[in-house]
Amino acid sequence: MKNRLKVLRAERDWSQQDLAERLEVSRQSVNAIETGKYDPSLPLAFRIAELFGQPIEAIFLRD
Amino acid sequence: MKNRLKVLRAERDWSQQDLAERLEVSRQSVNAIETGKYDPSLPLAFRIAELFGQPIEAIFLRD
DNA sequence: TCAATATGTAAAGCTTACTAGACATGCGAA
DNA sequence: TTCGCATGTCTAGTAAGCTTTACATATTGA
Repeated sequence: MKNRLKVLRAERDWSQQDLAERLEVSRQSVNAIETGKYDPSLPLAFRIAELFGQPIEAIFLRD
Repeated sequence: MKNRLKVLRAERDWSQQDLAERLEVSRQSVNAIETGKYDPSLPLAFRIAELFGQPIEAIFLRD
């Protein structure tokens, strides 16, 4: 799965650390998801979607 | 997270086994997700949403 | 130039998602 | 009654998500 986290973060001028704090996960998790090391769990995907005010499908894309 | 799998399955008259085969997961996984033992991974949630033709948010609900 | 911030990465460890195999129960059909 | 199917559950194992700690590099600002 691909995702638009980096762009969404850039639009808000948030660092990975900023995003991690808002999501209540580690910075390494944000980095790993962004760099495609692994996919977030479903609960985390919901938190991400809620934070950015978009449907999960608009942020995460099947590849 | 709660989910509407049981209802969606019932609407189509599918057994847990039927659903498992269409999702290419084990029957135990379908059962565990339905009975709330754990949440599906994000990729599996996407497959479920695609199979039922609904957004993830319409099938899985935060509790 | 030095310090702080941002990003990427790695190891070790814990928790969660998923598997196969097995067993129990209930139920409708032959 | 007996058979087969559907569901729930359990165990043991593997894989994936996530944490903390740590280190390396690049960039920016005082």
